[in-house]
Amino acid sequence: MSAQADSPMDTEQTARRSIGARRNPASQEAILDAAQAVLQQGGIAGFSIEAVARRARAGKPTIYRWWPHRTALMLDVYKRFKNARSFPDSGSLREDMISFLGDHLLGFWRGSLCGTVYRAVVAEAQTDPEAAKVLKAYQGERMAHSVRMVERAKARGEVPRDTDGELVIDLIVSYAWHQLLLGQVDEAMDNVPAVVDTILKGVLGYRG
Amino acid sequence: MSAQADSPMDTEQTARRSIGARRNPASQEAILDAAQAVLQQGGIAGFSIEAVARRARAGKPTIYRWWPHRTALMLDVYKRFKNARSFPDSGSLREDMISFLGDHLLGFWRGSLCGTVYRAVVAEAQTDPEAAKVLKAYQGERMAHSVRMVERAKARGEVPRDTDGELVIDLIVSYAWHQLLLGQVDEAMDNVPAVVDTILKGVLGYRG
DNA sequence: TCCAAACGAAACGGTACGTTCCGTTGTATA
DNA sequence: TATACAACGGAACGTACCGTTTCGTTTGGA
Repeated sequence: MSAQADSPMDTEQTARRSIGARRNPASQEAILDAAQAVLQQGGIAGFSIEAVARRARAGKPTIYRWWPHRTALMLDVYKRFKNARSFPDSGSLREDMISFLGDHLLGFWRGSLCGTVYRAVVAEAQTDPEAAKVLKAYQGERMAHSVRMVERAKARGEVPRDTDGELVIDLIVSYAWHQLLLGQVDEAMDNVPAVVDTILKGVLGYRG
Repeated sequence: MSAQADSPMDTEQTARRSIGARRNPASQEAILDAAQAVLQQGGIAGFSIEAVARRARAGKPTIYRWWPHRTALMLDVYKRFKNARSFPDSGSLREDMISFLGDHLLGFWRGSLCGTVYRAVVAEAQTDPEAAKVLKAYQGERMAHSVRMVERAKARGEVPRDTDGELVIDLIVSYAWHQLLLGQVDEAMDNVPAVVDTILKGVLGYRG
């Protein structure tokens, strides 16, 4: 999950050739490596298909053939990182939520390239309707996953059956997004327990 | 606040001239009008300095002279709308928060151009560090304003003195942002009371 | 009177877009 | 075994926008 990024070969030295009438996995990997490296060095602003192609020693048509949008390429880079992050199941909803917000969202984004990539994807979705659709689908899929955390708590009798699990998850994810998009992920780490407790218990001492 | 946008003159017919060695207010207005119209018609994707200049019959240097970034221009368009929206003070924190989320954030963005512009600004801030600084400053200023809502509730004894007002506001704003950036403002309107109640009272029946 | 600065307009070099050709490479099918 | 097919890297295409510079014009202020 950490810096596996800078391979000894910072720029690809050997250009690939066709391996026949089928997709070349080496090219696919080289392009993803290059996209990752470009993002790491130039940030979101420096990310362009041409830059990736140059770095990967690949033809632009090869990239456009397999990734219809910039966003698709960026999301593929993102997905390389978040493989095999098992979901928290500590037996306590509060602990699960803290782990979810602190490790899976903020902690995952912090420092590493993932936060940068995700910011880029979100930004792209504001411009490109196709990217928006992709992102929304991804969010829906993640939501379906995350909401199980609350469902398990319901089964344990930790929260009532009629608890709106999606709302709970939404509040957590929203907070994480906001901090990410303002570039305050590091500072936000300190507030994780407070955020979770507020969502679970509300403003303590509130008299409505 | 609604559609004051489409003036009878959809495109400016008369080009302005210099009025001497000072800024021409007519040009300033024409450029802001054009920027608004371009955003309204082409959305974020179609927004470019060249398009604005064409529409305003203005020279690009004139735009660059007064607005250093795209973002500055977009924020100026945004600020034209949000003038004189007085802050809610209903005597009830819950009512204030509902009004804040439902009217000042989501309701303000919904339908009108403001949501589009704000999305663009946020997207720009992910790319341009200068834009990020401007947005962050704006957020800080808004936070200072909004947090008074909670301070008033403290004064009324509605919430304890040690309540973290910034966290409460942050959760509300975060939720609004998330919905805006996913293009779900309309749907989010229905959840306003539930969101506010969750933040205030937590998950009802939660046993930690 | 004359300088300074703003104006619209046009053109600049640079970058990235997304697409189209090309010749090469190798698999898979006939 | 011969051939059709598709992916590959590479180069070039026209378009769009970037941010800057240059020009002639306009007019207030020194």
